[in-house]
Amino acid sequence: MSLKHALMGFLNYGDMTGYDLKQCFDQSIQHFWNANLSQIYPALSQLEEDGLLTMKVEYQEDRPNRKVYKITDAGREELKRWLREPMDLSPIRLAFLIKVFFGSSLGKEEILAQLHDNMKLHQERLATYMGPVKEVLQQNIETTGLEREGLYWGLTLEAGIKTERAWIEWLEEAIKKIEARD
Amino acid sequence: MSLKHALMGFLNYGDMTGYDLKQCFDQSIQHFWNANLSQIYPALSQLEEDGLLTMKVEYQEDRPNRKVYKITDAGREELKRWLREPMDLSPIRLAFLIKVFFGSSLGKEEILAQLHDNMKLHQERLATYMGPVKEVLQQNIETTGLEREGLYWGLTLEAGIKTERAWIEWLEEAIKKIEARD
DNA sequence: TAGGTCATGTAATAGGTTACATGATTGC
DNA sequence: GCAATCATGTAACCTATTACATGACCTA
Repeated sequence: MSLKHALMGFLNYGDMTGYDLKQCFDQSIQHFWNANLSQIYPALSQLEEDGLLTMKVEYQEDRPNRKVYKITDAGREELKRWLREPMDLSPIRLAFLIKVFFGSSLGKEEILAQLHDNMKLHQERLATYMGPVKEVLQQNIETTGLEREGLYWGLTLEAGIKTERAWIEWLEEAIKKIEARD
Repeated sequence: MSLKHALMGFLNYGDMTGYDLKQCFDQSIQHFWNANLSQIYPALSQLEEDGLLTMKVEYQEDRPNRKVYKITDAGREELKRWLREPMDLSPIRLAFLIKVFFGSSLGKEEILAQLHDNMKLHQERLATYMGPVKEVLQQNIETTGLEREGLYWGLTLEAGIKTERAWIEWLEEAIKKIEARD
């Protein structure tokens, strides 16, 4: 499961709680992966059972106790094994393209409205990638001093930017074609 | 559920069995959506229960009986309602980018190997889109004579081609950056 | 004779989302 | 007074994948 390896990846940077890890997800990889706390907590328990993590409870008075997880040598080995392992392409499942495929069931203007809506969403996403997401990334590099790591973090953001631009280009062309031919 | 609406979309072209629909999926939309027979059959039963489809059994002697489904007026209405309905962007979940993000846990050459592997897969996928997938699409337009529909079918393929090209470009740039900076 | 096509399904498993549950502190 | 932050989880539900089950006919 990729989720477990992502958790180990972050714990390889330092010890953390499930709550902290959720914030890592939201800050660093939300542009290509998301996870809920209700998924993270059981995943951490299982990783501990499997000996890939250890856990220590930090007692707190005015706040709930923290369960701080640490990656083990076995965990580091498993992470590396997974990173090296060959991998298939992720299956594609784009409900929006179902709408486009059956677009002819609707009138021209109605389909164009859908494409314009979708364009707006992609433009907004692109804007957050090039704005706040990029800024948070660069701040993370500065505060942690992890420059080598930062190269790879940046590559994932560039992938997001490149694919968003491709979607916007496709939408522009699709709108023109429909206006001309339908 | 998108699956149900895709099934209704195809049944809007003509009456079919679950088995036929699976072939429609594989022939026409496999570049952005996939479905198993074990998903299709229960989905069809439910759509029938909901009054969006009707079913007639065609008895056959030497082959298993066929359950032929037909879309109802209510089904057509529901399809159009869904097509018009505003829609969020699909969540992105790219396990490969988790590997890139934590790439620094590996040596430079090992990450480069992953990127080259991934490049090969994307190039192969692009080749099938521009070759057999495009040919099947054009043949479908010719044999059915559905030219207006064909415009929209083609747009979905162009989306696939555009995004595959974006991935390949990104991989080329990523490989260069890693070779230069890591 | 082994695998592919036609044709239907069920059951088990995995992965993810949403809702529910608790409870103190801090800021608007 | 109300929402957000910190911090943990469980349970129900939805969707998709994989394995299992049947069975005849046709082709290599």
